[in-house]
Amino acid sequence: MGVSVKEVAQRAGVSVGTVSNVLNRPGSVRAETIERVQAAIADLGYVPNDAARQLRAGQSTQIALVVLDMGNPFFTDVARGAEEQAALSGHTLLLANSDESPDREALHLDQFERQRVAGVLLVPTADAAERVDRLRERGIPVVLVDRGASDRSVASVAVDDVAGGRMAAQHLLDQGRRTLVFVGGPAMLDQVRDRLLGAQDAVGSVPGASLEVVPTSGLTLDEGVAAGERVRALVDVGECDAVFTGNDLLAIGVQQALLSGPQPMKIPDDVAMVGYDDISFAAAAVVPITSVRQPRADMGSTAVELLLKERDLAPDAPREHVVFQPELAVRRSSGASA
Amino acid sequence: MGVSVKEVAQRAGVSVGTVSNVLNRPGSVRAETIERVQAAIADLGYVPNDAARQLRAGQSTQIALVVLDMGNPFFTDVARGAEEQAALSGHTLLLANSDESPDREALHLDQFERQRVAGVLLVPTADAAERVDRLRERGIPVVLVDRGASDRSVASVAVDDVAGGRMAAQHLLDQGRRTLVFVGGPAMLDQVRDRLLGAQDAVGSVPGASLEVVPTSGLTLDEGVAAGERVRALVDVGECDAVFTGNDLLAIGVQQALLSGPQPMKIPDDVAMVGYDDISFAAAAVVPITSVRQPRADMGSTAVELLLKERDLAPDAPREHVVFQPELAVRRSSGASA
DNA sequence: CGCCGTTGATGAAACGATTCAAGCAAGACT
DNA sequence: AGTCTTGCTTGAATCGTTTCATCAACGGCG
Repeated sequence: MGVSVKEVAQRAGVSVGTVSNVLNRPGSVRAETIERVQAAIADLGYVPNDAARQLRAGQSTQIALVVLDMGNPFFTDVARGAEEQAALSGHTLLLANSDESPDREALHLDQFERQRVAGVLLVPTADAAERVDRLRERGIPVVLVDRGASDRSVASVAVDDVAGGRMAAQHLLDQGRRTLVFVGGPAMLDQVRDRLLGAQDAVGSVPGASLEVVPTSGLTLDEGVAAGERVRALVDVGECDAVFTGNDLLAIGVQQALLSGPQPMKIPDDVAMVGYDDISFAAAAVVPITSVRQPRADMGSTAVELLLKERDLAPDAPREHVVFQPELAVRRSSGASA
Repeated sequence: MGVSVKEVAQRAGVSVGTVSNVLNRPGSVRAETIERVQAAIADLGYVPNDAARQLRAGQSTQIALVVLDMGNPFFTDVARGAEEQAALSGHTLLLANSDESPDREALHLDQFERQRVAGVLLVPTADAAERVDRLRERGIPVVLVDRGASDRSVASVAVDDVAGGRMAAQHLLDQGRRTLVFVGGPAMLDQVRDRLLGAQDAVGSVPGASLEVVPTSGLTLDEGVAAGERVRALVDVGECDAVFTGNDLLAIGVQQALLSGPQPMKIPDDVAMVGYDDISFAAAAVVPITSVRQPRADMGSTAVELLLKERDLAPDAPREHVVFQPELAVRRSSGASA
């Protein structure tokens, strides 16, 4: 049904090998022949069949990226960075969404294994270690993104969340705040834990400062609104003058809860805020939110770079672990003098 | 390097044909043989090679979805619906992002053509008609999503945006508002045009009601904030008591502009608002935003259904065009009692 | 006993590209 | 003139799977 090299070759009066050469090694073909072949290709509307090419090559040119939540701007930005970097080396990005479900993650990884992808960038769910090992045994390189860097045998790209948490809390302390509240959860998430750890570290080194935790069951807008009500109560009784949230979605939710109702709070006067991720919604909030920024696109592109390096690395060679340092985007919500 | 059927066959003491039968037609293989083959597969860790399977089959089992903006929750929800539906028939969803660029779109479509995907769901950029025809000539079915339904020869899934616009404006008129403002743009977008058309229709049939347009150059948060300033000016001089925006990102931006500054407006008292898309951020805004809801996931799954039907349809047979009716999610911003 | 139908297994052909050893023609060199 | 290069081109082998015509074995039946 489809047009194949054979027909192109026939039409151009050359052999199939020559057609292939025109496509892949034009340097070794006479100019006049190239033209003739190109003409035949155009006439017949020939489109190479990737499956055949891939079968022969033993590997596809696709790089897979599995994220936890496609709706989160953080991941879409990582994907953007990865896609651009992949394109530079002629690779294509395959995007998949695990929705935080290990089952869906496994489904996708199996699929990628069958497809013989060139590599997998994985933002792993709770325990993906087993599956990762399997992929690597099969010769498919893996780079962990944003999480699970605890396994030193797998290359990874991450952000120093402890530093980020410390940075956020320190900033609030610098503004003279002393009764801090951390909003976030679930505690099993590495990110949440690390950010909280960093914040506790900063608070611990300032006498008289305290840090209370308002746990949430997820990093979503709705959870933020719910948590906001509890924060409001704490502020009312003088037990909170600053909030640090596990991510920006939570921060936006908290802010909306604080600004709503009959007695809206004053931000940052009554309570200062710092979020995490620096998504565009944070900057455009009613009171623009100070946030810890992660180099999202850089993470994506670096992950791809590591992946490509991985290919000519001995299986037991040490892996690279790139850790980016976050930075603080200061805005009105934290009450810092510009 | 990889384990192939041949090795599995050898290990199990059967022929390659039998291994294939175990995998694809277990009914025609003796139970004992199946067991033996399964054991060999497990022992060797055999994973089928999709490229080979695909080469033989002449077509992949992947369905591609090209969206305009991965960051927009609207599209990610469509993708989610499509993915689920695709999985039901053993297909896999391939997600691509054109970022509104015809070039990127073309790049992706070319790639899909080489991959011989089972079909393409396309949210087309300005003019993709040519490319769509090409794909269909090559035997790759296409379903247009959310746009471009004007070409009746291609199956499509869309929402009645005119009805949506009318619905939004009518709702504001029902609340007694008379000086409406439409915020949105660019006018070349079908969606924007249709929503405005519907609003004009509703306003036109109420004597004494007016509709002014505040154009924007995109449907983004930032554009919304900018437009919000202009809306504020109109409200101040009594030329606006209600706003209808082209989508929710704009609505959120407008609301933030109106609520910020030294003299925050009262919503809905000073000015009522209705948005479009009903993204989760709309419900969680400081003043929850009334919005026109589109059945996003349904659009995705229906698009896949149409695509699969497409395969056994004559090239010149009439195509299906599913048009969903939007509905209004009423919240505080529009000042409706309820 | 010979024939037949059924059940299960076989193995070669085909899918469409790439690769590579080998061939060929035309100059260049001795 | 004969030998070597150089520059193109060839065509068969190969990748891993599925398909399908063919075959072997076996039990039932006349």
